[in-house]
Amino acid sequence: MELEIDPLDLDMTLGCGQTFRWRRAGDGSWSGPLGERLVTLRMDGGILYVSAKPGGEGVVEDVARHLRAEDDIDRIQLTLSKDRVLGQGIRRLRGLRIVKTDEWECLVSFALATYANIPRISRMIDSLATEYGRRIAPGTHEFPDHARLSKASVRDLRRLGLGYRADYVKGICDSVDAEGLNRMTRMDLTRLREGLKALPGVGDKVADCVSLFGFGRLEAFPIDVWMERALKRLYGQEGTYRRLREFAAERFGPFAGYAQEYMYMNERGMASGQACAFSEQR
DNA sequence: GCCCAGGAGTGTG
DNA sequence: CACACTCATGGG
Repeated sequence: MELEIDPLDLDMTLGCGQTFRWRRAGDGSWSGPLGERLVTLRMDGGILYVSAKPGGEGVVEDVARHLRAEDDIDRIQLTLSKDRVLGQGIRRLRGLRIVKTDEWECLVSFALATYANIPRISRMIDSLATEYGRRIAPGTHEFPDHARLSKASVRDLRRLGLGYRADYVKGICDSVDAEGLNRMTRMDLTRLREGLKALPGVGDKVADCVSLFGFGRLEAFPIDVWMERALKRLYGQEGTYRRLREFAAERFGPFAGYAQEYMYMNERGMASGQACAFSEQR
């Protein structure tokens, strides 16, 4: 099956810590559980080729939603390129798209993401899926829904290597389910953040990640250690989370989430030797 | 061995 | 409100 989605860079989009269950194969294809299927994506000549096990209807639609195929990247880039720092540098990140993930999976995933690196976060989530999720294909399990994950005790979760995050996961299961999250979909960002932050293991940064990737709020602007460095280096901005968030909201507006992801990728790329795409503000 | 990681919670000034 | 400290663990 095919999906016209342009631009799209699978390596940038699926491997940068927005979502944690996609795996890259040697041929450049990416596979991961989406809904109740194991989906494989391959980009060739500007066309995305989609296959799934088991097959079925609605796969392409699920992929289109997950990759936010409706986002007008050119318009977003044009808007953000008016920022002198981002300028023309964001062009080379044109294929990076914000992903839309399941709210429940996103919430639990980013509660696990506190003070851990991306490979480890992926491993913890895989462990949860293997232990509590339904098997959907050989070697692949669905992320466990609320009912299934709620069967895990804190001791069980610690044995899976979650560390202190075991208490977060248990506390989240005790506090909210998919229906509770569904009620948050209509809230404005301020209320949504408040609702999420009321959950154990959810602070400013996790709330913003879940708002952006799980609830699709493109105006959300998560700030982690990489973003603190980027904001200081590129804009001379430092201070509390609140202060930095307000700076970003004013500077980047409704597409702050894309600005954040561009800056995040750039900052990490620099750490691994790539040149900086952006020009520092003087 | 060492440093760091898409931080949060709690207590203190 | 701002800072300091603790939390548990594995990847590079």
